[in-house]
This record gives sequence, structure tokens and C-alpha cells, in this order.
Amino acid sequence: MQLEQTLAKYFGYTSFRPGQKEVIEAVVEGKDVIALLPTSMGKSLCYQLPGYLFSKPVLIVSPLLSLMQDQVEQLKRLGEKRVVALNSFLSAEEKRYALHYLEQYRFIFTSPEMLLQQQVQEKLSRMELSLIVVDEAHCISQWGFDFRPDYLRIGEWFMQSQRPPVLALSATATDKVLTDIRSTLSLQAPFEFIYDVDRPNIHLGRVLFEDKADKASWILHHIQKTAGPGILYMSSRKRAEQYSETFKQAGIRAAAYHAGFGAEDRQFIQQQFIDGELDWIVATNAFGMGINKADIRQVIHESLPSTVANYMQEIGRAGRDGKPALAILLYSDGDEELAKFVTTGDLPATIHVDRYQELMMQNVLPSQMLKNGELSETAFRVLDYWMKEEPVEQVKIRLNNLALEKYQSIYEMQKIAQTKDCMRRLLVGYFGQNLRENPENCCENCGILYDAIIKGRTEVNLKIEMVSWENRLKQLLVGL
DNA sequence: AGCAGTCCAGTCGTCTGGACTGCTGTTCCACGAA
Repeated sequence: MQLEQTLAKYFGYTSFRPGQKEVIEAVVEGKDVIALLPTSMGKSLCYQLPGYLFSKPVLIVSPLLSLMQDQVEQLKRLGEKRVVALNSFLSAEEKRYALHYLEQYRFIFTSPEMLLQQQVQEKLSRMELSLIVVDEAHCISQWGFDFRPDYLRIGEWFMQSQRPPVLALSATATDKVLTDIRSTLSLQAPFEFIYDVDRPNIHLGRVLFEDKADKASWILHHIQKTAGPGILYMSSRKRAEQYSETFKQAGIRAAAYHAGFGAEDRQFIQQQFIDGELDWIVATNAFGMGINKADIRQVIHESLPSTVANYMQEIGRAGRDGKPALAILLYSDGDEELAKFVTTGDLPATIHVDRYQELMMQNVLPSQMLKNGELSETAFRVLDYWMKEEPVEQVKIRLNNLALEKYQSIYEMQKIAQTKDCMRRLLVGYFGQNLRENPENCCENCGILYDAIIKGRTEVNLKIEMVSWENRLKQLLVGL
């Protein structure tokens, strides 16, 4: 009964959600664990509760600064003071202080990059941890190989013999992602809790187009006609802004979101969307991780996602309240070309490998390439990582294979877009699972009535305006 | 790869079409310039 008591004492709940107890028990027993739970299932409790049973700190590796801040604030609201986010938001002085007293915190959040810094490593090697958590662990696979190589290097650190148990958390993972997680983190016979990936309340629509212009007019018509809140995913920042502008002119409460905006703007837009002041976010794949909005009714993909895993993550943001939601994939022949360009365009090329080698021979720092603008910061970081890991010829093969894997992933996504069979069955199959039954309005090929799932725009908007007016009035009265 | 926008020649149309150009995602951290 100890777990239930701790749950009630620190979190105020009387019972666990599906999966939480099994995962927590395994963590408490000291096993390595992989837990795949849908976001609404309370993943963070899986390390927060054990944090109160252990006497030593829990270290959480998190992919985004905003995610760390959210978790820290959430814990502080629950009354926890011994929590810190060790990241670049800290001044030099604050960082020195946090490092000095690190063993006194109960929860330590950090990024892979910060984790690998020498001073952080030195401190951690001198202290004991009760648990290491890798939050959003699919990032290892999604980002480690060609974007944030430090995600692969956290594995080197995990190989030390005297390490505490590791808990890898994610919402979804394909077989490949699971394999990458196991091997990168050197997990020892992990206990794996894998929840059904299928989300029967998300109905899978798809519309095929002959022509790009048809697609654009379909989108505008659809968004004018149906109710949000919704996310429209695009694969270009510029086009996201153009669409958002068109929507606004048509009287739709929309905003664009991509990594080109500053952190403050992004935070503001995200908050407006969560508060119901915006109906549509027109975004690149920058939008999504850590968004806690339960009532998203639609997720539309204007362009082809680059992997099935990404598609699943993105549509999974809809309908977290369990009510019907619609995911619509828009596809026209040739959409895969843009996806190919976007995913492989920034990979270092063979000439960069040779150039790196040449500079090394001349005793010139390879970072000279970056200063000369010969390749992007991302491409250089990836090249630099692999050149230090493997012989030159191997790096060339590696980079070539990375591009081929990207093409393969896009092809798999394309198959979902083009299939004449059940989209859900195919989708769930990529995650190594079998679909038990097809829900009503399952997918485009099984038959789907859009009107039965989403409401028209006007009926919902009137209601939202009433509610937001009531809220404003309440705020005013409370303010007095 | 492929689309959208711009430029310019041809020839005298306020236009047409071909050539050309630019653009195409995701994060963290640190350092240096202003």
C-alpha cells in the first residue's frame, strides 16, 4: 500500500492511471525500464513518485528548455522546493551554486548537452543518484544521429558500471526507436511497459489531390467550415506564415509557429492557443512537444511527415480528452520530394568529410569550415561527432546510409498516404502492434463521416465567445 | 526536386514566355559583437 499512500500524500490522487503502477513498481525495484505511455497518461508521475521514496536525487534528461521549466514549475506548485533545472537559463553564478549543492536537490533536470559538460560530469561522478530518467526518449533516435549527437553520447556516460537504474519515457516508439533506446542507453534487460499506440478516438482522414492549388483551396474551405482547435502542420516556415495570414484575413483566429520566432513569441502563441484564444496554429514540426492541451479536435498535415513515428506523435496531440478528433493527411504526388529535401538537405556531404580530413592533416581546426560558411552549424556538429567516432571511410558510409534511411522512412509514410487498405491497421503495424478492432469512422478507406466527428465552425465559436466572456468577467470580479 | 516569384528580351501588346533565382525542420550552448 506504500505507493498509494505516497500518491495521496504528495500528489493528492487516490488511484493510478493505467500503466503507472507497473512502471513505478519496476523503477522502485531498481530495474531499467522503458515506458511508452500516451501523454495524457501522466508519464511524469512515473519518476516523480519514486523521487519521494528514494533518498538520493533523481536526474531527468529532457530535450527542451521549455519542457524543463514546465516540469520544474509543476513540481514547485506541488510544494517541492528541492528541484532545479541545470541549463543555460542559469547565470554563471547560479550554475556554480546549483552544481555545488547538487546532491541536496530531489529532482535535477538537465539537457544532454549540459549533462556532457566536464564540470557537470565531474560533479555527478562524485555523487550518488537514485534514478536517471530520459524523458521523451524517442529523441535519441529522432535527433541523435543527425541533429543533436550529444543524445548518442549520453549513452557513453550510461555505460559506467556503477550507474543507477534508468527509466526511458516516451509516448510512442517504433521497433527501430526502441532498439536505438535500448542500445544507446545500454539498458540491462529492461522491463518494458508498452501501452497500445492506437488511439481509437482519433479518426484518420486523408484527401488526395492532383494539384497543389486544389490543396490550398481545400484547406481554406475546410478551416472556414469546421471548428478547431486545430493544428495545421506544414514543412516550410514561410508557407506556415502565408497560410496563417490567409486565415486571419478570412476571419479565423490563427497564428503561425516555427523555430524562426523568438522564445517569447513562441511562448505567447502557445499560451494563447492553450487558453482558447486561437483556433488554429499553422506550424512546422517545431510545435508540439510538451503542449498540454486536451481538446485539440483536428490535426491536418499539409505536407508529408518525414517518418511514421513523427506522424504518430503529431496526430497524437489531438483528442487527449478522449472525445472524437480528426487527423487529416493531405497528399499529392511528389509531396515526398520536399520531405526528402528537408530531411537530407542539411546532412554533411562526402566533400565535407574530405575537407575535414584535409584540415586535420594541415593541423588546422576543422571548425574553420564553419567559420568559412562551408556548411551549417548543424551539419558541422554532426560531421564533427562522427569524425571523432569512426574512420573516414566509415563516416562516408554512415552519412550515405543516414540519407537512405531518411528516404526509406519517407517511403513508409508515403505508403500510409497512398494505401487503399485500413490506414489504422497499417499505422499501428509500424509500432509492432496488431489492431484489435476497427472503431467506427476508423479511417478514410474504412469509411469516415467527417460531420459526425467535428462540428461546424459557427456553432462552436459562439459557445467559446460566451465562455471566454464569462471567464473575463470572473477574472475582473476576482481582481476586485 | 519543384514551386513561386522576378527579370528581361522581343518588339512596341502595357503583354508573353523563357531564363534565372531563391527557398525548402527540428535544439542546446557558448562566444563575440554592439
